[in-house]
Amino acid sequence: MIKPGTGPSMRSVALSAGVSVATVSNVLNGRATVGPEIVERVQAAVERLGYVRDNRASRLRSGDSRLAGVIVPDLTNPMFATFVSTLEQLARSDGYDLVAASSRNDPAEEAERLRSLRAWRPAGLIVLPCDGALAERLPVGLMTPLVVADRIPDAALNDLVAVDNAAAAATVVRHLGAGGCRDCLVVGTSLAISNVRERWEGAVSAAGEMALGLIEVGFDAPAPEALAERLRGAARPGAVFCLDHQTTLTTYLLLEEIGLVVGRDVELASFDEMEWMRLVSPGITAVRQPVEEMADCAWSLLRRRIDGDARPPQTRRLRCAVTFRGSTPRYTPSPLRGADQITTGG
Amino acid sequence: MIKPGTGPSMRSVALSAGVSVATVSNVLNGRATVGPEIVERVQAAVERLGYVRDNRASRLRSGDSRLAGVIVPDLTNPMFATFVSTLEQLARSDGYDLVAASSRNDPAEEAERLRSLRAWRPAGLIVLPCDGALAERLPVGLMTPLVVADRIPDAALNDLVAVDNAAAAATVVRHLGAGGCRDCLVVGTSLAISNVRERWEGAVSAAGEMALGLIEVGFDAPAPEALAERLRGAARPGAVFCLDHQTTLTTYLLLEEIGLVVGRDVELASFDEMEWMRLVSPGITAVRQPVEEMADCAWSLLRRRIDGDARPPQTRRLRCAVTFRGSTPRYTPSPLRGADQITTGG
DNA sequence: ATCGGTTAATGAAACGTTTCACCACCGGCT
DNA sequence: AGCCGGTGGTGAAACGTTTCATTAACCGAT
Repeated sequence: MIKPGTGPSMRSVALSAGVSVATVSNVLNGRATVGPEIVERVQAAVERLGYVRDNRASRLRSGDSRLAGVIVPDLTNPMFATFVSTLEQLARSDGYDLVAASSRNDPAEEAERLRSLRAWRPAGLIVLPCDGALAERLPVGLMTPLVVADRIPDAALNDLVAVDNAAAAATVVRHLGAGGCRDCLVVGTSLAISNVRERWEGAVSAAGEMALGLIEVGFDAPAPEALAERLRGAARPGAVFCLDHQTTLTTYLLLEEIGLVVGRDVELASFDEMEWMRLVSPGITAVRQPVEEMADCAWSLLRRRIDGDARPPQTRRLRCAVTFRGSTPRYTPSPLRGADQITTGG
Repeated sequence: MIKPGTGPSMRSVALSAGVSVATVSNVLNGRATVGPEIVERVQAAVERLGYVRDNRASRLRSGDSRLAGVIVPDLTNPMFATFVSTLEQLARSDGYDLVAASSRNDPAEEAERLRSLRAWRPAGLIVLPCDGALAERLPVGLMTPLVVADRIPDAALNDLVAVDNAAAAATVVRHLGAGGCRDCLVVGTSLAISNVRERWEGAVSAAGEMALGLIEVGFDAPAPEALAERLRGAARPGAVFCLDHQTTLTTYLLLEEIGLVVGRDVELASFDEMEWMRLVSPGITAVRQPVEEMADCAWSLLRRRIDGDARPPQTRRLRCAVTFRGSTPRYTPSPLRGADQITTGG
């Protein structure tokens, strides 16, 4: 068991350098009022003892926390991993430590993480909520600045960063329609997720003459029977538009199992691009979300709040890019792999 | 700016409940010496004020840290993301907070992260080093238990968890050989990475009659000319064995660009499996590393150290599984997609 | 020599907890 | 009545910092 009092403290350093504790503190914090010879003595002592300041005491005494927290629904999701990674880099370059937690898509866990993060008194929090009811789970008197990202809570009283879901979904559907598709099946996890809802609404808004169907497959189901039946039946849709990458994968495997050829028997488009979508052939038409930009935006909003900005909550919508590939062949000028055309949605 | 003294403290709770600070502490820590009626009063006050204990003070006073740190080379790598995610779950279920940091494959950043983590006085650290020289970067008198995972430092004086690289690589090469392959090109980032070195050595040990070539492509190069030349030339190898997923991707795209058909013109195998490898056709034969098991193992080793185990450092090698797919067709009993055969390497 | 003014260093209080020694009380025993 | 042990509660010290008021030293000007 590592004993509590283990390791060198400022006292040891002070003793070893023959100065007072206050002076050591001044040196460590780069205050100007210390003579150069003393600075050197202190630094030598620090080096010699391998001293590292104890943040618990430091941050406790000076209310300045220099710690930020982020909660994502799932760290394994490459999109969220990229978000956290980008955020960490930004935070560090501003001198903040970042502690990341995963809610595993469980509201209860999210609330728990929120609580345990708060115990460290972070200067700010960034939350990617796992459902719309985040507001209910927020501690009553949360004094910490909070930025909500990716998914929009039902009651929004905080800064918000999200992607322009509706516009991007509309772009996809419009192009499907322009190519002559008359019947598109939209597949999403659940309309309870704001992203899914907005994407669906965006699709509807751009449907025009096209008949749009919707299937909610939930979260953990491998390939729900409802979807399989719809694809196997005679009334098979001309296109399937999946509203997140997990759903796209499920659908892709299901199509293969049924024996339908993507891009020929049925068109396929995905919201949320993954690496494999450009590797399979034909490639899958997909909406790429600007994750790094989102992290960037979230961090700068948070920084502003930490620095005392008291303006009313802001909402930022970021534009997505759509990449058309062979899975929606009728609208692809060049059906060749690697010759992707990028269209900005919105 | 959020003021230091903001928010309710134990004092406020004590005041509000009409008891002493010590009693509040006792209630919060579930000590038995408090009467039921008082417990209720305190809990009511906590609820009413929305009080959350300040970990900085709490952990400072009681030397008990209940915080663990993990440093990975790259959070965006799904393997490391899974590692962190698994670890977080384990840590939390043991009552530990986990703070994760990424070294972005940069030794300097790794050292920096190590330092800033140490400032929080974690009870233990898990490091996936970005190169073999970790030992040089470790603080001199590091009192914190440390478990090194995935990559093996040159000088190993800590608990170690890694994958049985050599055995798995040997399994792959043996099967290539058994299928009649006479000439295999091995592609890796750099032999400076212990994993890559071990995999190469494993391949060599199982080569037998087979001629083995090696190309080191480095880390950020898209598709180095040396590799392209080797594949384009007349002396093109019968198989390419890539030692990590990034390299596999590079090679896969390069092969496609050159116009070689994987599984027919050239066989392809990968160490480190990614989702897309089972989605493309033909599927890519790949070694799957037991990431969750590795995290599990690392955590239990760390827990043991935290709890005072003083036995000499242990090394744990975990077995990988190899999945043969269409990219190495000659050894695949059933060349059909979805009919993967799993062989345990080692 | 004395005085103000600046500079360099320090002592001690405070941050919000935990912990330990201590106290007040009570009921049961001789 | 006096004593004893147990129960339930508290005051105050301590954890390792930061910070502020204070002191000590020195310099140039009177």
